[in-house]
Amino acid sequence: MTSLKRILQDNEIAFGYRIGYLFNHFSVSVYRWTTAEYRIQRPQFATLFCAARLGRASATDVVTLTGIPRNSVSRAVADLIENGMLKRADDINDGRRAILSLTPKGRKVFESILPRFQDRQERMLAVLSGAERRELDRLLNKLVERDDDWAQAETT
Amino acid sequence: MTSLKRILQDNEIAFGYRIGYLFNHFSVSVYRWTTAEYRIQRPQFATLFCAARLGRASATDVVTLTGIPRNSVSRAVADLIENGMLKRADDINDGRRAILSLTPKGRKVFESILPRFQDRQERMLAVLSGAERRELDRLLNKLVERDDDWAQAETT
DNA sequence: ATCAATTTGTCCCATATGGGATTAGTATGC
DNA sequence: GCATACTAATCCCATATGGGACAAATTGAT
Repeated sequence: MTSLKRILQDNEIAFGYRIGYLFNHFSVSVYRWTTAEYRIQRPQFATLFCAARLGRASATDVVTLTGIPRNSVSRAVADLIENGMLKRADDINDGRRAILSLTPKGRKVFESILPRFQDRQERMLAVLSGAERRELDRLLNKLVERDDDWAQAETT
Repeated sequence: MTSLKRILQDNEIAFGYRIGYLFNHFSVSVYRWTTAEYRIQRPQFATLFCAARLGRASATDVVTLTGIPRNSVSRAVADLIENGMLKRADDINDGRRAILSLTPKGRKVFESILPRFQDRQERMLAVLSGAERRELDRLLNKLVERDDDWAQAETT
């Protein structure tokens, strides 16, 4: 099987392929667990994550920060509110926006899920040295944190 | 908005987060196009891709090489065969396995889709120098091509 | 001030997805 | 040579997904 992977080592869309591979193998097992345990999947977790890190986020923030469709985020927000993990407040400056933040329960759930992701990430990165991780971190950051419109071009 | 991303620059699951971000922004727009044009989505494209690069692949190969669930691959195979893009042959050594390969039509479709992926990848990587790309290539390859059971641990 | 264009978020609905059971074929143990 | 465990692929079905249309609020142009 390793030999099969070797065939794909060098291909026209190696980056795209590897990112898909890593993403699937990284996330599938974790989301299987979060779903079974908390009925929380990627859109929900992404929302909790953004709300936790940003303090107050809008649905659109989550969309932009993750690439998950507006649709799914909207449903995730409704779902999390219904389950008492998220609360919504009106934005005084913009009546269209809803400001989202974690409830204590939401924070608790988020904090009990996070270690699973950290653990999985740690195992994924186990084959890299410290220097390699820092370099990968730098490169991926450069791809995400950029000024051109690469990511915007795709939004519906 | 850039400032929002900056908040997420350093977080507990930065790798997992960035991979998800890049994967979504890389693939969503391309698959939207392939779906509209050819009714081909990720499982289908992954199957075409593996068959094209491997020459002859089994469904399980596709699963292992991409991390896409068995289920979805099985459906994609049936779908592609029905649409005349893939052909299946029995494995003489193992009656359970089906050996998959592209039909001329499948190859044609694959080759007309591939440039879109290349183009999208090129744009994604545009912010990196040649040396940085090579380094990223090396690091991602190291994560995918490894001897431990990181990826296996997740399979159902 | 008015109206068109844009933005935020939601809803509907056809379709995709993945867990779990199932079938069929193969390998292993005794 | 037969039972038991495993593996490849498929099927069923409840649920998730995302496109497109939409309502409500805001912005911008004249």
